[in-house]
Amino acid sequence: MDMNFNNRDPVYLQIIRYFKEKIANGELQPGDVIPSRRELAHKMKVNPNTAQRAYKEMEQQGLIHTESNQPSKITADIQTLSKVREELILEAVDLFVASVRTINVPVEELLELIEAKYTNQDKKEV
Amino acid sequence: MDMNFNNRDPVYLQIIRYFKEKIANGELQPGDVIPSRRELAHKMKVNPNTAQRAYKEMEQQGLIHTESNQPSKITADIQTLSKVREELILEAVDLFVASVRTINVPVEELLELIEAKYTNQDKKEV
DNA sequence: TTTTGTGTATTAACCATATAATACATCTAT
DNA sequence: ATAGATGTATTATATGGTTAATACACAAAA
Repeated sequence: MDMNFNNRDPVYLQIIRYFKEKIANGELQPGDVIPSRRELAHKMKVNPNTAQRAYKEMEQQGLIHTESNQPSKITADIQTLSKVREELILEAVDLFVASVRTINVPVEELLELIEAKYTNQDKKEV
Repeated sequence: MDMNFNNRDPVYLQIIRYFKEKIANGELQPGDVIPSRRELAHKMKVNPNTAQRAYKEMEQQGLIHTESNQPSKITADIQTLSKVREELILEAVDLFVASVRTINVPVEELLELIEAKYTNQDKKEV
């Protein structure tokens, strides 16, 4: 599994982000079983403790749920899950707007650039 | 001077960003003198070496220019300066698009969100 | 010429993160 | 029952990058 981690953000946060994206786009459904800590660590070529840290935080955020020593599952709470999508989108929007606000760019120019970049699926990184 | 540094990005990068924004929006013109390392460090409440590191990298990027031990100046090369604005905008767009692409959001929704957030200057963080 | 302010360089200390090495309790198959 | 796989916890170490402390050379001004 090519995880393509970047060097600036902590790995455990990037793992959380990975799951949030899968939740947001529907790849992960409520109640779905996710890999064990050890399995994930192996697939992502990461230390098991790093996987554990990511899972622990996801548990605290209510994204996953673990019973005794059963494999963790995506929470069944649809409320929580639907918020993930909103959260990711709003975070991205906020970050973007904050970045460009200081530069005084006309809105139209921004919207055009985004639309062009976004709809041009071919330019996706391989 | 309230620099409002965040904790995740290195301070010296945030300083560079600070200057790039001033270049991009025209506050800093070609040939303008910028504060000395020590003065900047004092105003931003940062270690002089951190300021030095920022300046050193800006020098390598051709943004500023330093003669012997005179205060550094913004480069006179208009080409380089105009690229800064483009660079900042494209970086922001790329980052944003990459963030939301995995979530499958309709373009219209994105554009509306951005326009709303961007034109609503009142909601600026204080 | 002495002081002060430049830029520059070197070395050390610090810190968050990631990794490593173990250990333990519990469940589920075999 | 036994073996293997869970989740969980603790402690130590390594690492990479940032920041801190200090020193030096040079130039301008008092």
